[in-house]
Amino acid sequence: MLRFAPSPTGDMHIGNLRVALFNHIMSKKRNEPLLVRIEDTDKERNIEGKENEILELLSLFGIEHQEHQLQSNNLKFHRAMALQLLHDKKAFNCFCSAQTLDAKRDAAKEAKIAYRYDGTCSNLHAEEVIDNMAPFTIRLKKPIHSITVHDIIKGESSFAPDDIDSFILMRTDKYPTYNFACAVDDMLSDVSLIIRGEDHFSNTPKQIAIHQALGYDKKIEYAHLPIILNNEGKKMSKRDDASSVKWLLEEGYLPEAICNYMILIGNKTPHEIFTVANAITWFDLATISKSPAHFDIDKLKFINREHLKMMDPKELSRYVGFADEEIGRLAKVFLDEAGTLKELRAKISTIFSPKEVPEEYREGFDVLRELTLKAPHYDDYESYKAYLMQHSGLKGKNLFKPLRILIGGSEHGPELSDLYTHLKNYLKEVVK
RNA sequence: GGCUCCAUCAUCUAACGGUUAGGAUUCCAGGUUUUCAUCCUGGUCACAGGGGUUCAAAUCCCCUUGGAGUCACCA
Repeated sequence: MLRFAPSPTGDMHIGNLRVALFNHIMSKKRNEPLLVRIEDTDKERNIEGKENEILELLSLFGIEHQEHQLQSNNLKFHRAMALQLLHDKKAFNCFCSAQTLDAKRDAAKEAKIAYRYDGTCSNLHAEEVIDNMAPFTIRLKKPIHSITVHDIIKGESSFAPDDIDSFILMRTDKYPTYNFACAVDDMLSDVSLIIRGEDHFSNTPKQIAIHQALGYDKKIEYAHLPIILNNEGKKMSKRDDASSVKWLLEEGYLPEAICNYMILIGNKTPHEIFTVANAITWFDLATISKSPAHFDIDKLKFINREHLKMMDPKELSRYVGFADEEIGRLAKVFLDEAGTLKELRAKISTIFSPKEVPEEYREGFDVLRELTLKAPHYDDYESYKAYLMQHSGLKGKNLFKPLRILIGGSEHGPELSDLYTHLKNYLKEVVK
């Protein structure tokens, strides 16, 4: 079982999408089911509707899952496991208040030393516990030995007990912390491979410590994906437009192209342009680079253009608001100067919109327009051109410039013959 | 600051001890084009620094420097 575990607290981030995509690919490669677990334990931060948004995006990107869970539904298991750990003396009740803890943390920071839980409540007598009516958290006793994480991408890393520390499992409100809920759920779902972002790397020894304390010794494989950096070399955040999957989609990047780029970046692939289905055949987690990768929108655009070129004309025409493959072909002609659906839509739209004509071409434009309105249907551009030349007396620049504006909407653009070929059935509409 | 990880062109990467350090994107120039772009051709640009090991180091080891992630009763 593999799992993708997003929290419904914000817009889908490009890094999340990448994690989901890699899980999907590995699930296919290993022929193991994929679980989508919505991590909704933070009731304050949950946003209504985000869960469905995530699910819709996954399906838009062709990421299939076989199982679905709401983490909050597993609360009874979290509580039972916490009780078990308490009973086994692997965990203890901690009565330290948040204020006390904060003060100690600040003091440590002031003294420039690493903050560690000082063990105040780790060896309380039973009477001290039962007599204490203050709210409490439950903490895991820090492990005795170091914990080594074996990561498919990063290799082996070892963490000392002090760095793992006696961390909190259950909050005063009786709800589990992220690490605890996650560790318990992964165990209960019999997860075999965890693929997630590198920002979870330092949580891994903690989750392993929980598994060890619970006596769970099934081997789980880990793969932590390097962070995606923005232009400044910092982790991509909400501030970066391109970090939002929704934004990329609105800008006119194709899901196929985004997937292609997500697999390409920070990786060695046999080809540069490919589909997810194709990637499943050669994809290998072990080839992924250990260092963070910079997001390069130019490269994405290049890839997007390549996917647009490969797209079925009929499908492309739907994307730009038509249902005629001839318009799809027309759009492909504009691919030379446009790289996204948004740009393509703008190009097509100017063709069908009222034209802005510079004064110097106004006269020629009007003449050509009138002639086109009265013209019989010509199947090829050469005949149409000959007709215009004969009846207008225009030639050279004085013919081509206004003509280009008339049927292309712009002084610059693709070959007029290409334009005409795909537009001839729409000519009267275009010039009206 | 502690912990963990990383280090080849501006960016993504190739090289797995012996190459004029290769490719792609970007950028620039020329050609093509009635036009801009595409396209074609060409060009600029990299082994972070210093020590070792070795006949031989981008590649192995160490140090320095630089970068990233993370250090919550968030996930």
